[in-house]
Amino acid sequence: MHAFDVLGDPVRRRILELLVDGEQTSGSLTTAIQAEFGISQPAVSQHLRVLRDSGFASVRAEGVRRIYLVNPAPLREVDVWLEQFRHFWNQHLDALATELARGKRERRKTTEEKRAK
Amino acid sequence: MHAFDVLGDPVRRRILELLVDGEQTSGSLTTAIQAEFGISQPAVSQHLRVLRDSGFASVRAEGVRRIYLVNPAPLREVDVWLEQFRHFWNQHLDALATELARGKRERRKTTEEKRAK
DNA sequence: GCTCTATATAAGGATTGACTTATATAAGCT
DNA sequence: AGCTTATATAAGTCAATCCTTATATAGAGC
Repeated sequence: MHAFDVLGDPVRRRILELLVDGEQTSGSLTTAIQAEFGISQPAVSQHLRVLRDSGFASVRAEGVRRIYLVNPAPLREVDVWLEQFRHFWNQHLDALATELARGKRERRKTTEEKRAK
Repeated sequence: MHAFDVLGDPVRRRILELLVDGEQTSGSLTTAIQAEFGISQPAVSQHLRVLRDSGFASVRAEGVRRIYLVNPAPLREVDVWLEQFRHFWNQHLDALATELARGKRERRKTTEEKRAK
């Protein structure tokens, strides 16, 4: 399953958001998701499985509890894919950057001219 | 359709990638996608519709041609959503930043102590 | 006006995905 | 050992998604 397919589901996105604040047990995630989405425990468990299988989350056992945490690698991949589009909304900044660079060159040139006089 | 659902499809992602280099007609996009994915013209047209409807692409008519271009707004939304996770892979940089700040404070303190002697 | 080309829409079928209920597994407690 | 709690898996259903073929729309050129 591709990273974007995993993120295509609102429940899975929400689980990841919940995990931003730190690791959580399957149980507490399930409680939160059930409250928000009204789905069953197995439904949540299946989403957790997808997150595990796709590498978005890691698990650790502690007694009978399963403790989930974010695994950032696939999210980073998504971030990398977005990179190619970022200039669309960084245009101003890009322009500003080149403008500043040009300005610096200009100023340097002017200074040199003054010195030459 | 949520932004992530739109990006869940590999054909649609590819179309957006093709549009990064600038606007293109429906026809040239169709040719490229057909070569890569082996799907029919209507299939590509339907993906273009999804991209239009979800705001990822805009269209302009030029005679019988339809010229598509990227509309960055929804991609930016995705970027914003990712923001909350970015500290996971910027940890080093974050740490470096705070470390540098701490170092600066330390150095200033040391300098003051030296001066006091 | 007819025909060709570029593109979109309609209708239908197959696959996939996200639920449900029922059940399995295994740790903890008495 | 038996019961309870935490979590996962199994099996089945329903709806959504993506494709196909067939067809509609409309500009261009003869």
